[in-house]
Amino acid sequence: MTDFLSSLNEEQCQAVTATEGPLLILAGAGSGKTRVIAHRIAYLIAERGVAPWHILAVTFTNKASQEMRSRVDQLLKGLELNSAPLISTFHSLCVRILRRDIQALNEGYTRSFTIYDQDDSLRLVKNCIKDLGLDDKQVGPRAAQSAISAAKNRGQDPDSYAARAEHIDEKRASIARVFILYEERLRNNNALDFDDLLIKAVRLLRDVPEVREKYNDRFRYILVDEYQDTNSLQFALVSFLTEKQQNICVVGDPDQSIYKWRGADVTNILNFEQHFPATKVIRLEQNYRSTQNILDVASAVVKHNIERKEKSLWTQNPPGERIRYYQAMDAESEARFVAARIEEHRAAESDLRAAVLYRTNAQSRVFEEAMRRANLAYNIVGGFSFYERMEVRDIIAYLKLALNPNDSIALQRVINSPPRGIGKLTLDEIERHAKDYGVSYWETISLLTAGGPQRLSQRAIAALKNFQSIILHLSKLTGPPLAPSPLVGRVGVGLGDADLSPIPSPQAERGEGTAADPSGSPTVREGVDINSAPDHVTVSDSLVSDLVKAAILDTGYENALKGENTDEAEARLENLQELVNAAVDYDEQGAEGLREFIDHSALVSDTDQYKRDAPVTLMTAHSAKGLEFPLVFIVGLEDGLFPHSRAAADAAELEEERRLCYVAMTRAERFLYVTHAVKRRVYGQELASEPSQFLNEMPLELIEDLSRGNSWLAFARGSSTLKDDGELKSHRETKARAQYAGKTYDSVESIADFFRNRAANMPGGAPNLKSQISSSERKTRNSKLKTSSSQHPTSDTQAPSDFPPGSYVRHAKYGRGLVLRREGVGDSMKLTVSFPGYGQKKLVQKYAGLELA
DNA sequence: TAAAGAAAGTTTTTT
DNA sequence: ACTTTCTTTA
Repeated sequence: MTDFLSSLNEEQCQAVTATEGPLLILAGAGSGKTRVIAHRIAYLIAERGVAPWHILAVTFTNKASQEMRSRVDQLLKGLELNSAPLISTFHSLCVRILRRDIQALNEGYTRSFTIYDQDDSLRLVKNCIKDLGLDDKQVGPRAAQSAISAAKNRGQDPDSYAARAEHIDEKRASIARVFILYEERLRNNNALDFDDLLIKAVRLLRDVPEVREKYNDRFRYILVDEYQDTNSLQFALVSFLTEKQQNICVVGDPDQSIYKWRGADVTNILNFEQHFPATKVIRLEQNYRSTQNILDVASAVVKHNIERKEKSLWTQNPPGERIRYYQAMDAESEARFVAARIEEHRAAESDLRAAVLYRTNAQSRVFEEAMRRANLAYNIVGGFSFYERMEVRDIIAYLKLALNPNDSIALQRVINSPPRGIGKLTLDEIERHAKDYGVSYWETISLLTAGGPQRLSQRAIAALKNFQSIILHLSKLTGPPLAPSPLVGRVGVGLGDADLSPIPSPQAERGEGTAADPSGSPTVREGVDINSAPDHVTVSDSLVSDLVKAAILDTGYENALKGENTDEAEARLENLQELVNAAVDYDEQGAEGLREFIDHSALVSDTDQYKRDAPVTLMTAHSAKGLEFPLVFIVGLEDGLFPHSRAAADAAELEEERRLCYVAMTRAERFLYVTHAVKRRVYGQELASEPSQFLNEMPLELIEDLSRGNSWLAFARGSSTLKDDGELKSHRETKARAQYAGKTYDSVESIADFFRNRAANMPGGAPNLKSQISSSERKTRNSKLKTSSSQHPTSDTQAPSDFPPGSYVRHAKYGRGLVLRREGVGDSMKLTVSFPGYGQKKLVQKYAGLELA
């Protein structure tokens, strides 16, 4: 009955059937990795008789776990099962574990902890900076937050960070102080940030043998997707979970490691065999996704990485079309080109799915507009997610408050939204008292309204009482009793029997809804553990949707919006309606309760809500990992954008950018377009931009040029065939071109042309690597550019010691380069020069020893 | 206190 | 360019 294996190739088969012991699957792009994991899970259940709930599959994104879940359901269709495998992200797995067992950690946390997402955590950091009396210009909340997060991920606690920080500089010492206060407040608020979810779960497994034992017994087969992107905490988590059984299967591709900046450690996959001695290694090297040409171009690019294990990815697919290239005038015309092309493709094949991949979210806007204008239904991934909308977060904050009024972060968020007469003065007064008494804002408010010593107006008192009654009303609905003060909570409750009950899988929790699921997913009838709610973790009888409605109506939120009578308010109301809909869906799935709904809203990211069959999907290259599309556009392939300028300084980071480019290209099944613009607006300023070095690393013969007029590509082709033009010498040899790490020659030429047409020198402006074009000069450039690319300057002779932008200079080490901009005067005059092969350099003219060339 | 106007920071990628 | 945050004014 099961021909799970018949559709798999030899290696895939091995990967599915090698069920016992550690297994490392090195799976190249498009080699059927997800299929293998799904089949493996199904095989374990159907062929090896493993109880589904002994299986754990971990992914990074909810999107990936949804995908996995639906594939597994598909394979197991028709089987009568009484549990389901747990397919979860790292973060929600940790939430699950912690919601059950965090009290065993004895750190004062209770099972009703709240999760602070990025935004909450940033607020808290801001508060800490303010309360420490630090100058937030010097410390910078964002920088502090990311420093703290990085430290936490390195496994440092505030003390060890502080110990190190004391001796470095004042700024770090300040951050250390913020860190200490931040951690203290998290604890006092019974709150965990994203990092804590992993940290506490790891600590729990490490320090409490009974808990570790329990989960080892529960999860007998563990699978980890995208293993190349795990960080040290995730590695620790997996190691502890599989300590006993060692049935650990990880899947990954070092070439697709793109999250080093977030602490991912590619040595986790490279050294897997050392960590798990009996490891079996299987390589999946046949690509089923892309055409030969696409694969060739992508491979050619990633081959430029030095730090890389060579591997052979091959395909039996036909060569397909060449990949297509377009040089646009600016971002708008780039977007217009993409939209027009998508229309053409879809005219020929109406159900062709397209993806537009960019490096930064900021680029999405123009594409969004172009799609709208072209009447193409598009789907945007990233940017502001639904749950990040102000009004949605406000309502969630009300609900959080209802569950735990001591959550001061949530309280601050909504105490005066909608406006109810609680202004800055009143808030300051609350803050002052809260600090004096060392209690939460909520408790402070109770003291103040009960007539404690204060200097608030009657009006303010009345406003506070009003707010109080709103929250009390809401918490009555969400279910009694109010949360105990975190620190007085039931610390040290042992592991009761309830804790040993299995963790319900997502399906089990959504429940019995699955039984009625028309898609026929496996029937799940696992005791949704009733006895797991000694706390008020999941107490309420009310429907989540009713609670959400109450939070919108009874707080006056809806009325305030209705009163505004603006389009914006209208849109917000619609979003709130969406939130109610989401809650209704949730209720229908038989979900567990408000707490989980709120957790979900914190952990779900926008990346997860992409609709698989949208005609056009707009997203970052990062978000595209794991997806595939027949038609793919990689846009903004410009130096400083992709690769991003922040990565340019560091060779390792540049290689990560290149892998990112590889990931983006290998999303394409049949058609791949690469585009760049000659100029684009950044921070509201027009900047000239040069083609990405990654374009230069693609085999030119596999590229078709669709640009109008003279493009960089036309020039690059020309330059590789021209024989004896001295100016082009360095570009004659293909090899030299292939290893070319810096600017492209001809675009520099075109910029030279532009500069030569300038009357005056650039005034020193923002320190940007790119050259600046003022709007008055833009027209000159536009009209010039058409003719400029193929011309060869013989640069105007200048006074020997003067190097105006547009002139060529020779440098002892870097050779010949083009002066892009000049700033400063006299001895401090600095030049930004573009050297082929070395990129852009900033030189102090006096010391650089330049000569005109 | 709230609304309107001015200044400053923002954009790398995300659970 | 755009959004957030601070400052001014009614």
